[in-house]
Amino acid sequence: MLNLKEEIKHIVRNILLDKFGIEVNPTIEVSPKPEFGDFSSNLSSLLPGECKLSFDEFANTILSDLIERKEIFKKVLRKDSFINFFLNDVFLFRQLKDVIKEGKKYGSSKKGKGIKVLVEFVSANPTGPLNIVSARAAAVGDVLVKLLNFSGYKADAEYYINDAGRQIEMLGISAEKRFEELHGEEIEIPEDGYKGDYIKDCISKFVDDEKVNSMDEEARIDFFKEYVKDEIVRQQRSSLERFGVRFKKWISEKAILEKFSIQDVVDYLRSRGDVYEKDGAVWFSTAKYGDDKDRVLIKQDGTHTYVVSDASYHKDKFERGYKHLIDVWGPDHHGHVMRVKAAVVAFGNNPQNLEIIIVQQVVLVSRGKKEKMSKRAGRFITLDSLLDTVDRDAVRFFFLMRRINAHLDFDVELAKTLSLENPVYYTQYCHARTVNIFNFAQEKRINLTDEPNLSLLTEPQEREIAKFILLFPEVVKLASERRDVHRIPYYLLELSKIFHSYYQKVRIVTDDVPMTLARLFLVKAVQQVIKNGLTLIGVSAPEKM
RNA sequence: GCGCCUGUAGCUCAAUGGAUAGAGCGUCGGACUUCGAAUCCGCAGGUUGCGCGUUCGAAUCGCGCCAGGCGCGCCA
Repeated sequence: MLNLKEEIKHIVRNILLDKFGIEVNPTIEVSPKPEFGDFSSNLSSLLPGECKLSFDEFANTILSDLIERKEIFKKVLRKDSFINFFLNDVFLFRQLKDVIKEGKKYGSSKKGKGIKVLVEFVSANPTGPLNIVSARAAAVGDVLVKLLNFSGYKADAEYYINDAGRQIEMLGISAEKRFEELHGEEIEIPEDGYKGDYIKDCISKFVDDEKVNSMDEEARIDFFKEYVKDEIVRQQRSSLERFGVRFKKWISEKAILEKFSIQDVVDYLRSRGDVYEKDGAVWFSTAKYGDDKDRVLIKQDGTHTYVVSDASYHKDKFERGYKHLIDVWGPDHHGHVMRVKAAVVAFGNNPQNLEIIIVQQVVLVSRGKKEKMSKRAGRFITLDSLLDTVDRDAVRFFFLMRRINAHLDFDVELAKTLSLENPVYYTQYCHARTVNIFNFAQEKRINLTDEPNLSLLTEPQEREIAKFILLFPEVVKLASERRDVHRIPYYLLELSKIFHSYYQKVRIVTDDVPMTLARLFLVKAVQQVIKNGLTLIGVSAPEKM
């Protein structure tokens, strides 16, 4: 039994099936208050429409059966339209042994049945350093992968490099301008060029390079766009690794375009009747798949649009055996959802297997004023500079605490205080504290045993902690199913809170050895769950702070 | 104008359609001769943007407003 709520649900469902021959999916929830027991269920949600019994008779029938389950329930009461379940203490504490036995697997499940999932995230254009918007996406994507794997899926992280198209061309031109500038010329970077200083730093080593200097301008642009792009990708990768985010694969748009010829893609779509020509361009009828208008595949000038690469890329993902795709995008791309789905359908895949998660934006706030970040203008906070001032664990925790679709105001001043006031330390301290307790116990020559007398744990807080520990699998389940990464940090903070409070009130290591052993066992379980939770969100669990 | 997201305590944010909407920070007041005070205990703080509806029950679902953000390119 690893998920209490699921277990109670199972019991209630079986009773309903036995007594009334009906299938229902009971809603079981954690009771909001102690007097309502540990869990509760609403009778109205159980009562089937066709049931002939009165509400009271129905309730009493269920209750009488539940009360029989004394090995699990201490009490089962009805209060208005709620059933309140009070768990048997012996049963409750005994579950802790399974927690310890499961160890770092506690909270995991096999729900995903090994289904292959691809999570693509960040995928920022290789035209500049990663900013804090990407940092948020990186934290979220990374944790989604971890959550899915913990839940029995086989999830991989992937980064798509947009290394084809006009933006790279502009990058080359911007670099060339900087090159001229380094030679003392007056320059002006084009309106849609990249103005950040990072480009200058990147190419400064070529100022006296004979080969580069002997090239004509066009050749130099070609050289720089490749060189700078590769250099930026390298920097992005190292920033992400510094942030603790690793990708299974960095896949290049150019490679995708080589694998699937543009002509083949267009021809295939044409054969389905999804392509037409208008105004000298080739169009894809995405509107008939739900897009608000059709999209251009091949422009008047004969070059392709990103719609072609996006279509090919998603086709490729499915062809590599992934059954479910998750794309993590910024809000500025939400308008692309339907066109990519259209492509997925056109290539014979189920659009439901493409899930697009929009991580809401990070708005820069400076002295109370909102400021739009712009990579072209060179106005943004980079991930690297953030990591220079704030501990990586604190950054991750900060971004993960928010609901994915909540907007986030990022105050420049906040970054400085983040390292001091971040709630992550509250949880990490809780972990360090448990470690310290074991160190102290060891000095007193008391070591954890497998079979402590857990019936000695009679403090209300001990019961509260045990129960909360047992909720962890359900929290993981919700976080992973609903892509609610923030549930993990919130859970950890709550567990830390009740543990800190308990620690303050109750002394763990005393001369009473049996009691000490029982309490150490509880502490061990707390430590394990905190560690598992922190690991899930990619935050360290320090033994000392 | 159309589409997506958001609106909850002074601030930053939680809340599986359920019971009296909760935390943290901040303010104020307390607690270390005992396992680490990066901790704990207490006080105060609300018409969940507004209205109507669905429901036994709405912060949550639907519709209409209001406010903010982001999109609406033969750029990505």
